[in-house]
Amino acid sequence: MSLRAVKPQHETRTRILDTAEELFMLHGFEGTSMRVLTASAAVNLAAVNYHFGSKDALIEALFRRRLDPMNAARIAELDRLEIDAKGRALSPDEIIRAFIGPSLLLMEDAKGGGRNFIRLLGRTYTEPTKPIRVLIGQLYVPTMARYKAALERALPHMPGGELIWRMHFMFGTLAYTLAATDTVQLIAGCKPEDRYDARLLEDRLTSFLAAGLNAPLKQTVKKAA
Amino acid sequence: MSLRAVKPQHETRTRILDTAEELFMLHGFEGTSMRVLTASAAVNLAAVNYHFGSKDALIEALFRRRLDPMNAARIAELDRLEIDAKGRALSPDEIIRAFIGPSLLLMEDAKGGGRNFIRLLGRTYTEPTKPIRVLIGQLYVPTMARYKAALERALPHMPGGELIWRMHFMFGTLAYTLAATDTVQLIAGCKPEDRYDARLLEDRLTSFLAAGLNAPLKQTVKKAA
DNA sequence: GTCTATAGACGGATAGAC
DNA sequence: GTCTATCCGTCTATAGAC
Repeated sequence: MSLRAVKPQHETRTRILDTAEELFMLHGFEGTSMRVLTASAAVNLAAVNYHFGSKDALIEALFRRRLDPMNAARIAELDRLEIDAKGRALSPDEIIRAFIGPSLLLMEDAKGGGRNFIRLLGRTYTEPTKPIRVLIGQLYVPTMARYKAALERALPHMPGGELIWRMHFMFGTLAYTLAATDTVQLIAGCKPEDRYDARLLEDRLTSFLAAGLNAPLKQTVKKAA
Repeated sequence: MSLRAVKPQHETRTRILDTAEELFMLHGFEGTSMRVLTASAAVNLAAVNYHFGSKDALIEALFRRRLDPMNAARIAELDRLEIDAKGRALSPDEIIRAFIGPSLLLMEDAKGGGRNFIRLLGRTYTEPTKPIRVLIGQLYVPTMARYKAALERALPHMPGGELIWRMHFMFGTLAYTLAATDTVQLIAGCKPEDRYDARLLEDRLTSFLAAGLNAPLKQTVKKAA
């Protein structure tokens, strides 16, 4: 194993992945050509096909690189909390923080490109039809099942069909917050001071989400039972 | 003004706009070619350039057609509420319903293509860099200013810098809910029964959002003042 | 592993007949 | 207003030299 022989390979792969995260985040998948991508990554045009096989395979590798550790961290954090709780039900607050924590960790990682990925991820949630959505769905299945069970214990009075909507809202708020922060701040007018203060953002999100999760459903005039 | 002469023009324009809403929603702007679009709309390939000038101009026309009436309705509804209130501050509930109502109205309009537009809109919020984002931002400026003022009155104890984040979360939840409902239901597993019951969705969203808006900010260990 | 060159398909836009 | 034919650029992917 020569040192000079394997390092460039990993460097090229990594440089492609990092650049792809940024460009896909900025311009979308269809909006980013392999020509621009490889030029921006300072690698050869043929390198993507050599290392990943195709553009689609690159996208899949890109998501797996970040999502596998992120969801593993989410489950590990929930495991840790439940062991510490020794049978006591967790609070919604704790569960929410365990879920959004790994996202915010990546969000703070501006230098390593984690922030690019997080924004790309939020963007991708709202893109239907693509095989990517199916891939993401698969990667999330175990995590979602795990968190749904935890929330059911934490919110025993929540009707069965209701919880799935609350999780949906929670999920949406998180995805959107991470993905579109700049857009809304542009719409609403906001100074870029603590825009990326992940700790404060975690507090803000947790306060908002926990209150929303706990809220009783106030129904207006209903027609039938 | 011959009857036969002007009707086909409007029909072609409308058919292009309706088809574009659906295809852009499904595949994105870059992912939808003029060839596929015109074929699907059963119009000639050159028709888009004849009627709109370019693909970009078509996109702008598409957004203006829906957003202008929608935001006008939002402002009109708030005006109406404030007149009825005769000086009393509105409740967050009322304000939230005034804001999300017009979206849900479009959401219910499956036949007229409103639902396609709503999902396209949610999708577009998370797409940075494009001129479309700037256009949308401009179209929203008056509405956002109006609602920010109303919420400041409704939530007098909310610190100044905090409200903008709550609005951000509210906005995100709405956008995401409308845009990605199918995705999350795919991830989380949910039956498609009352998926598009807008009335129930309004109740759910309002309960969730009002609780989140009102929630005090619970801060964890803080470093400095 | 990296590069150049190119194949082969598809993109938006338009000219000009009808 | 509608249509066909076409220009010209860009796309992904690959073959083959080094």
